[in-house]
Amino acid sequence: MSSARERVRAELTAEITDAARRQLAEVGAAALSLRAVAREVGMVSSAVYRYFPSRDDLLTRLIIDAYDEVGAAAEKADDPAAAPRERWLAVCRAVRTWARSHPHEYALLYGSPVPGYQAPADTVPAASRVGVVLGRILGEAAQSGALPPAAGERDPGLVSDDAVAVLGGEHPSLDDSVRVRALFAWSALYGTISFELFGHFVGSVEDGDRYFDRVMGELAGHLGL
Amino acid sequence: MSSARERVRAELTAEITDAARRQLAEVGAAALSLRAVAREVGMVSSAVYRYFPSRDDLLTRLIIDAYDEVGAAAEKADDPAAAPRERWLAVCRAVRTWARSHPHEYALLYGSPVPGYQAPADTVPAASRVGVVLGRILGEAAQSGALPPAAGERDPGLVSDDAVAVLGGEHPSLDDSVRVRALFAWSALYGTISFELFGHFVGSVEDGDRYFDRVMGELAGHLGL
DNA sequence: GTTCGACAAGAGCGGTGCTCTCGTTCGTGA
DNA sequence: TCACGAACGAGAGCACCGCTCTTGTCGAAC
Repeated sequence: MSSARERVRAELTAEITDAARRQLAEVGAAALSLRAVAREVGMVSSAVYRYFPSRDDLLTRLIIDAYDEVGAAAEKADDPAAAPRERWLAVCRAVRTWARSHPHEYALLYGSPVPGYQAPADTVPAASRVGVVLGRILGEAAQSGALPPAAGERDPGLVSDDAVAVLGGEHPSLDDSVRVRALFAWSALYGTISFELFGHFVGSVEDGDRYFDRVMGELAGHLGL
Repeated sequence: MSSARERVRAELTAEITDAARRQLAEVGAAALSLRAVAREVGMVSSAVYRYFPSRDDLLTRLIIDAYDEVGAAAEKADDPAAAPRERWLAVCRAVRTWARSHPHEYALLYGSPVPGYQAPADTVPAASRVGVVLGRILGEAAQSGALPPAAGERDPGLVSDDAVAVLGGEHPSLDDSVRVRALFAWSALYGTISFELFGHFVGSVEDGDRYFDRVMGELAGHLGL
């Protein structure tokens, strides 16, 4: 039972988040101004507080949306029928492509945490979608025997079972050395993308596309794919 | 010929940067307020503009200092007499230790770029000190034959000679596959540290120290050390 | 038909970066 | 020696920010 009032409220909330998303893409999270958002939707600033109790809550909404976007991009790029190595590379490329076309959103998710902001628990499911995709690829590869079970030293308990439940939900029996490598691969992927996006490769890497493919290929080899 | 005026100017400039550094460590770059810095040194805000033309210039000073700090920490941790693998691990640990004890400074250097801010060329030498240390270790290992010259496919020209001049100044003849791996190792190191500092490992990694050592050890192995 | 809650608007508070002006003070060249 | 100009600190002010409080209105439920 959605009254007319509830519908117009939902509509206005969407209008606000849309304007905020546009502003985030343009000027970045640090310069995102609730007042400017209000201006764009033709409201006075205090009226926005009827819909979002604070600027941080608006930011949380954008963060969850962004996590969902990059997660969906990763899921879409994964073709379960392909070979594990190709699946891995395709997902990495998809994440990088999304990051390059949404630099401010990427920075909001994976850059410096915003000062007073503490991520609420709501963000966790959205935030782990990329990890789930990567974990599924590794898990299925492991199950089909494509992954060497213990390439490094054993070190059980380093990576929590919770993380495994995320990184390879259906295959929770991932070897602990695979767990570590999976987590490392995840952070290495984001290290590579961040360095590129944040300008630390300027003057060093000539061809970003080729470098990324090369490095992710080596990383896949390191994983055993 | 330093007049009295120049001396007191230098003194006041140092006092301002010190106060700014303290505030950066406490509240982070985004919340660093020039007015608060002015209050701390007992000035009125407009007076600070005699010493720094803008907040961004003050930030630039802090960025360079922070790069120098982490660079010095890396240099201090490197014992040229040790084995390449141990040198590598020691430098990585030193960078992580610095990052963990200076989280806001680290975020300023390697997190999201601040919105309106464009890093001036002055920051480059300071920014590359860690890279120089890592490059020297790899270069010397390569020269002594400890590094397999071409573990991956050949891909010349991927990493610029400029970067090699930084990443291994005295040994500019680094094989191109070593170049790529060195640059990857650099960004992977920062990916690992960033994920830890920015909270992406929360709930996944039980023991941060052990995980870091394990991962950096694998990375060293990947490099051929 | 009345009452009550949701709502938009406005004023206002304390904060920000930055600019301009106004006296003062200090180093230096005549 | 002394006057001049540059450097300086202080203050007011501008436009912006997040956020709160009050006020008047309008719609929906009872």
